[in-house]
Amino acid sequence: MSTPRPYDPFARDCPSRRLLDRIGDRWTVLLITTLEDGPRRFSELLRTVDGISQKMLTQTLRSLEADGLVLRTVHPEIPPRVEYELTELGRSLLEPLGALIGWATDHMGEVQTSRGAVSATA
Amino acid sequence: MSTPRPYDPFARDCPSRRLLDRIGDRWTVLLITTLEDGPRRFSELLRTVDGISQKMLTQTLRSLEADGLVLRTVHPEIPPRVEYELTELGRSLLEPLGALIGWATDHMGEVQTSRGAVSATA
DNA sequence: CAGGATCCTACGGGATACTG
DNA sequence: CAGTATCCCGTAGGATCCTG
Repeated sequence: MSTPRPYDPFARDCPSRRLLDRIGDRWTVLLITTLEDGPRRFSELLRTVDGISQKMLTQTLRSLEADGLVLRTVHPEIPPRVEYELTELGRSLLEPLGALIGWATDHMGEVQTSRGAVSATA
Repeated sequence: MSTPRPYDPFARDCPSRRLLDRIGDRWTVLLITTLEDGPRRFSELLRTVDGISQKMLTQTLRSLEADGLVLRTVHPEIPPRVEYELTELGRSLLEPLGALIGWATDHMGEVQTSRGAVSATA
């Protein structure tokens, strides 16, 4: 009412909300940064990303593929080989993501300190 | 084993993982950006952030406070007035977050197109 | 090797009622 | 007004088994 902006950044369907809902899951961001250095195979990703399950890897990759962020290439061989790599669009996301990760690296120590400080203030 | 890096960005306890786990919930990022323009009252936030429940607002604010990202100020009046504002640390997070939101604004259209294109390719 | 199909649990998160 | 306390449900996501 007092904030009748032409474009409401807090509305449920704004681009940032939709992006946040996408990268809200534990694995999307992690997978994208893992693919930063080039194509990776399925099993490779499964081993590299600490803690991801086979189900979630498949699911997240499919989702990223549908979003146009990741390209899936099937090599018709036996045994099958499937490679995943970032698309141009996917790579463009690396920059803002890098900024965020950079912040984390620089400041998560302070956050950690703050959590302890609450009870240690006295 | 084959990846004995001195600092593993994919390990579960690295700073970026911890940050991602924190902003993984639906409301943290939204609240921080909402507080960008200055102090806000509890009820104000409840009305401004589209879809947040009272429970999650309280919970998220408490969490942000513990992390040292948000400062909570209680004004001893009747009726009570409580204001929340970003700390210096919290404000420093606005930049990388802004980059991410900027990306979303610029590219979420392409993502949307991609999702539809999958079935429309033929 | 890549991944589909199932089962099952933890917990994020909403709705509601109550309090200082 | 600014919370706290409960109840309850959907679903993210892990574990496991099976297939081309």
